[in-house]
Amino acid sequence: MVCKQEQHDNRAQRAKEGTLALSDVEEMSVAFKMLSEPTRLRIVLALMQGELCVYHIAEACEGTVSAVSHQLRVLKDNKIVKARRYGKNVEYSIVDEHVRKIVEMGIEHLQCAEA
Amino acid sequence: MVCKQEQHDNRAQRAKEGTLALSDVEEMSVAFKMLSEPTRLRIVLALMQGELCVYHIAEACEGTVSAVSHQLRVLKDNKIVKARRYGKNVEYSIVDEHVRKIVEMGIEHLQCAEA
DNA sequence: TGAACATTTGAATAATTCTTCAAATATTCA
DNA sequence: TGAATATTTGAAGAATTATTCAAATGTTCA
Repeated sequence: MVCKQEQHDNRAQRAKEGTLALSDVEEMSVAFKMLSEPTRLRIVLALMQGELCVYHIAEACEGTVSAVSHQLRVLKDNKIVKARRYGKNVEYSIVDEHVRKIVEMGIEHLQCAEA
Repeated sequence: MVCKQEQHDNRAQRAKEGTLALSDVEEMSVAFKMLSEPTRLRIVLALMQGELCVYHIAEACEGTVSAVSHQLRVLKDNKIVKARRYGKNVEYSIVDEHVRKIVEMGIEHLQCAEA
């Protein structure tokens, strides 16, 4: 079957050609997936204030330490946060400035949608 | 239990206070969730070229019309895209400029991560 | 009206994943 | 070394969700 709707053929052509490699799309979707779970997003939002230990992250997120730790691992595996040990504590922080900007854009989107 | 790690208390306090309302976090996470599935992200990327009908979107995304239609519904329910009928076709387009910016930021993040 | 084109829908399966709870590991310090 | 603090880990259960296939709906035009 071929779509008879020719009006947007140039656009369709461009959409087709301008497509990113599938691997790029998948990598990009992973970054968004990291921010798509409320618990993880809250973690990232908390870390936008700066480095924090697990207990304080859990407190800010109103979650259990265990659940937060599990999600921190996911975030670390996907290069969204990094960890360093500091005595008994492990301090987490955001890796990438782009993540910060994406979140800020998300906040703007929110404020826009509310209005 | 109280964390004895006092060093970052101000930061922890700020992280706690500066927290968005849970409903805001959830709304924001939904926007990211829309972009966190490769099929949906490809749809949005295709629509960044402009309005397209379902068949052309499916073609650009290399997916079945049915799967794409299902995801277009999800995207529409969550106010990421809008639809209008044009003869036999239904034309979809991106609703919000912020979504466009978030995706652009994602592309930058990608290029940065590749380097 | 009927045939062809275009899109939507529902049900079912398959897969992913978040949370909880309990136990294990790591670190400091008396 | 042993107790206290801090974090990680694994297994299990519950819930969400993406895709496929078949069928239904909507639209145009001869």
